[in-house]
Amino acid sequence: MPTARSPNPARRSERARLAILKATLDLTLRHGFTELTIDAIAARAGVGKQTIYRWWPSKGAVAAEAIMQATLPRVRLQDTGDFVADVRTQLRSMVQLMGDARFGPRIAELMGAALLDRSLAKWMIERVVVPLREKNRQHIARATQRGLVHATDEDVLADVLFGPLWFRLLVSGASLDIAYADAVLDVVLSGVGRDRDRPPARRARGGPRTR
Amino acid sequence: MPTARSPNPARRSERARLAILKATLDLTLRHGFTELTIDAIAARAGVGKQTIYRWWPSKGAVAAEAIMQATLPRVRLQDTGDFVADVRTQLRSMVQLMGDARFGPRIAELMGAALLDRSLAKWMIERVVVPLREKNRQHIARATQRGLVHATDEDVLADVLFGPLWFRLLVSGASLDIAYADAVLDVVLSGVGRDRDRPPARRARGGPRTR
Amino acid sequence: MPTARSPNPARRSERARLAILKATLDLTLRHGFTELTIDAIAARAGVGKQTIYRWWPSKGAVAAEAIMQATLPRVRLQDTGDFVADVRTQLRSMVQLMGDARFGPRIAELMGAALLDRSLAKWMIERVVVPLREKNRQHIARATQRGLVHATDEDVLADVLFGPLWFRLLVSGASLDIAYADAVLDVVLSGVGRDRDRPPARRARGGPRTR
Amino acid sequence: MPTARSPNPARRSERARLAILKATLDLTLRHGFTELTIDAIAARAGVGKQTIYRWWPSKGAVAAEAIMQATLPRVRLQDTGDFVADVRTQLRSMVQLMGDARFGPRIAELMGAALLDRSLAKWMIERVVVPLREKNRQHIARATQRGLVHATDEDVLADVLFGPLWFRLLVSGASLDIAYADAVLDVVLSGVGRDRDRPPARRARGGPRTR
DNA sequence: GCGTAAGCGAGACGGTACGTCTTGTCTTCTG
DNA sequence: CAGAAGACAAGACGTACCGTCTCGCTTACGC
Repeated sequence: MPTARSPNPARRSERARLAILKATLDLTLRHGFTELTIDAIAARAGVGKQTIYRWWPSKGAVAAEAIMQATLPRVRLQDTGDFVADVRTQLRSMVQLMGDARFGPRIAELMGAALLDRSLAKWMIERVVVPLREKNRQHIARATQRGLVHATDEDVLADVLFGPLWFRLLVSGASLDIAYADAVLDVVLSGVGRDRDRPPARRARGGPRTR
Repeated sequence: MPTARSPNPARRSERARLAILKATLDLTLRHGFTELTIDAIAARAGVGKQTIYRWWPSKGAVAAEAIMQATLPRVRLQDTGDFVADVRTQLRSMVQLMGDARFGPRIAELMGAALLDRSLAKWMIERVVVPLREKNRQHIARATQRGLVHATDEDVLADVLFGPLWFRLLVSGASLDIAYADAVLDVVLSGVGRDRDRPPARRARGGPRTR
Repeated sequence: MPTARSPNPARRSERARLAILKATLDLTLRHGFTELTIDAIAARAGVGKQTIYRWWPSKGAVAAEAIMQATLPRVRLQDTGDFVADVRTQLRSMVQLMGDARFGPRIAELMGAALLDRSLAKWMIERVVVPLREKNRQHIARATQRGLVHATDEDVLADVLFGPLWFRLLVSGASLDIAYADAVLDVVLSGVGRDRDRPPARRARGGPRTR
Repeated sequence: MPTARSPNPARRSERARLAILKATLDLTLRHGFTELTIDAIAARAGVGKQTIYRWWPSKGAVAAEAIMQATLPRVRLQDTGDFVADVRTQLRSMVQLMGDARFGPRIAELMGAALLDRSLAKWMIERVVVPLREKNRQHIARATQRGLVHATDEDVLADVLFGPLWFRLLVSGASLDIAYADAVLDVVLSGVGRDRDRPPARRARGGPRTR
């Protein structure tokens, strides 16, 4: 059996790689992920199909890389010591990205593709989700230690913060804007239970609306 | 011009309808949604492909109907007056469904298909999401009026409650169990902000376990 | 394992069948067999590729059928009782076909394809060679019985008559015309040995074996 | 403009040349010509593909050279003065080669490849057919002059002698053995016509020319 | 109670995209 | 600096399903 030699990344053609990612981004933004085909990418990039299959396992992986490359830098992750402000910044940047008519739907489609293709999901998790999650977890852990928030399972806290955003993007389709990000943060910080003695007006702390 | 006459539901064959849903459910649970094909459904149901296309717009729609029919009754929606208990019950039932190894992945795949197929999404929203959402919204509105929770946008509250569940099912893949449902409810009721005077652990880690 | 159901010939579309053969003949005559592709046939015939694969095992088989259909009727097989005249007629008609600039090269290419594809060879032999050979063999047998020719293995006689024609078409590439057909027949009837008075064919069964 | 410089044969690596021919022969004998690929030859010979393309125009040419080199020496061409014996020797040696299960099929495949690739045919004709044919033609001419055989077009005589062998190898697939070689020679020397005493001018009997 | 229109099982059809394969060229590295 | 290694562009291959269509057959309504 001729062992399925894997290609040598050192000899990879940077020209081809860039052309493929560019073509993929263009086609995806223009026509959507579903219309995207490997043939079209190859044709537009002036590249053989094999060259795509050599370096990516599926069209989803190519699109994921292309989209991530264009969007991830726009997610603002920072750790200034002011946990609430940091989280607010991150939530706002995410909500702006997800709410962007050019990118939001593409991200949703990518998630859809990943949900239907276990190997794509794995590919995306390894390269995107894990690093991001780790960063957030540490951030939250630090905040908890310093007493900035009540102790909770960090994962639960992250889920409660980011889950609602993904819920709107993927499930309900409701609008995503900065007010929403702030509202979510507000609820998570203060809770909605009635047995509270502190002044309810805290919610106004929403910070400066940027939009 | 022969107008594209739509079929007459009165003459629809109940035998065929049931056979199709049964075959679809069997095939989906056994091999997953991605492996499912219209041809396979038709073959297993002993039905012509045209009969499927006559009554459903796509394989996603058939699968959606089959899966929903098998799972929706297991979501417990109630309005006893005790808002927190009601929500806890609903969250727990949802978490149990989503965490079920047979159904969770299928629901996720269905969502994936819907994310990639706008018309399927529409079909599912009309027949599933809207009624459910309305019920929840009214429930929350009633609770707010009665002062059971602090006033908030009902949608935000719903998102914060259910978003984390969907987040785990669709995005992070983390485990879904009753403890998680309770933890989410806990955070949402009390918040995690530090300026609190009430006793931290009060809310009892979840009340009576239902399983 | 889903047994590879074979299609039902009764439901075969005559329209598609004819369109495919016509397209194949056109393309082959115009561009040659090597340039022929299944894609091109499908496109020109207005037919799905699968429809071709459903009824023919390879492009060679389609081309064989198309070419045979156009050429076989031009081979004149007759049995008038005058063996020599019959054979001369057949040789001449074959030589005219093989020498025809439109068909000769195509026939040669088909033979080439068959030589490289055992299954195509089998397909062609079953549907063309066997029936033809049988006819010739009977013809020769009858002639031998009636004493029209000296007794010989019928196969050898057929080989000596037709072999030279195929030799020119496939191997030497030398010209094929009626004079050549007659010359071959001539040699086969009279032989070229110089001692024409010795008793017929028994001659020697081979001389010294070299191995 | 960088003229398409052709390689300098003087600097050709003999090691590479031999390795390529050896690898080709091995692979062809083991798996057949159709399975042969340039990549496989290169890999097995431990040679770059470019090195093959530099010296041969196609895989057919490499295979032709490899096969010819292994088989041609086994064809016995001699001119002892006894024309019939010489021809018999040659026919027998050819029949043994063609009938050899290792080589016969490869020779047939090579012919097939040549029939589908005009340039390969040209390459083979130049390097193999022409020299061989010339030898045979001279041989026959000499025999005719000396009256060993009745005068005939030398080409026709050669065709009648060798055509049947190629016919069996390429077309009918019937068995090739020494008895067959002798039978062919037999028929060609004596003919099969029944009136063996008629005048040699019989060629005029050609009947009405139809073209 | 009979004709007719529709739904039905079956499956061939035109078509799209897939992922693989081989070819012949181009690029990079190594002895 | 020639040769090995192998990535590259190109494009045909055969497969899998798609959604439509055309067949007879059965079913049930309406005259």
